[in-house]
Amino acid sequence: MRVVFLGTPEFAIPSLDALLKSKHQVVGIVSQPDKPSDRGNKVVFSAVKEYALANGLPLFQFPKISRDGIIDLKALKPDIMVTAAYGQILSQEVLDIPKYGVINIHGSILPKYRGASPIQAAIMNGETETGVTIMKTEAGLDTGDIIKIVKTPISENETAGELSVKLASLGALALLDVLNSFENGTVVFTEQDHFNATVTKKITKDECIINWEKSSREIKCLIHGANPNPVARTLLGENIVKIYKARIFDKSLNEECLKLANGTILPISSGKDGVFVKTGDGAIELEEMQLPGGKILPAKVLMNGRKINTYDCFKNTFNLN
RNA sequence: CGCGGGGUAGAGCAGUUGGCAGCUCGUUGGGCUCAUAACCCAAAGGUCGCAGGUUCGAGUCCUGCCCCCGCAA
Repeated sequence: MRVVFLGTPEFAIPSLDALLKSKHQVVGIVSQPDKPSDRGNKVVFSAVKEYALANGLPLFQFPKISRDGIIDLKALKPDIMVTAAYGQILSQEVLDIPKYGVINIHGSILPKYRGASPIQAAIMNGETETGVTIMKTEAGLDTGDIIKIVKTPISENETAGELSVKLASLGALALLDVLNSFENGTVVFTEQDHFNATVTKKITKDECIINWEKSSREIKCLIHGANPNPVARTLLGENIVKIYKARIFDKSLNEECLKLANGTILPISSGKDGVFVKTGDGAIELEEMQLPGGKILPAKVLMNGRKINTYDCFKNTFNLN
């Protein structure tokens, strides 16, 4: 089939890669326009653009696809278009261009977690299972009929970044399956259970501020769901500290520790790289963290330079400028 | 030319008005023995990011370059 692929970040790469290695013909790739980003406002190409350039593939970057892309897309005469975290809403006019319509790869088991941050939200909410859904792209937000779902467990200390990689490759396999079923005419569409749908908005930094009054489990899920973006954070003195990885401390605390305020770094050591912090229902071991201007480091290492010390106390709330 | 922090021992950091390069951790060797971050003693380990300049003398002051990081987008 003649396939047009629309995608932007890393999540889209396995699918694109799988398509190129399949019998299908990728006749065009569409990615978001270049935007000034990063330090010094340098222009950074999207992962998909990098991939397309590296492989000499035809690339389009429409400022607004529904306005600027119609002519080009029609000229490609696609049988089907595939979106994977593309980043723009497709108008009905665009959706009608390919013979078989447009399908989307979504990082959740729909109808749960429609919207922008399904993978992060699943981890933050403490889900033990998630998956990828291949579905028909409609004008509504992730409301289209389901074609295929592949499920996978979420392990105890998995981060959103790690899970995203896993889902991306599962999605790639599922995508090939689905394309084949389109060709064979065996494709089946199942309407979503709209009543039980949930929607996730883009995760904001404010939502990633750790509240140390909460349970260790809630905090752990927040930390891992927010990794690598936007990253859970807390305040120590004047410094915003980012927390990347953590583990629930499953033993009970001694009397001295119980008296300390939540958010306090406890006088406990496991012999590992973590530092222990009191939470609403026990303690959590912070494994990787980062201070402003610094690298991501094992938490305990920061004690060497006395950036953090035992009995320091993280604050629950603050203003992010 | 978006704003800002930083590069010093394997790691994390300190280094005041320019005057012998330090701390914590780790490593190695020795001692002690049950102390919930074990403790004591000793040793090894540095081209202070690179290049130039000022100076009797530069980690420190000046100029240029490289690299890392935070914010904002």
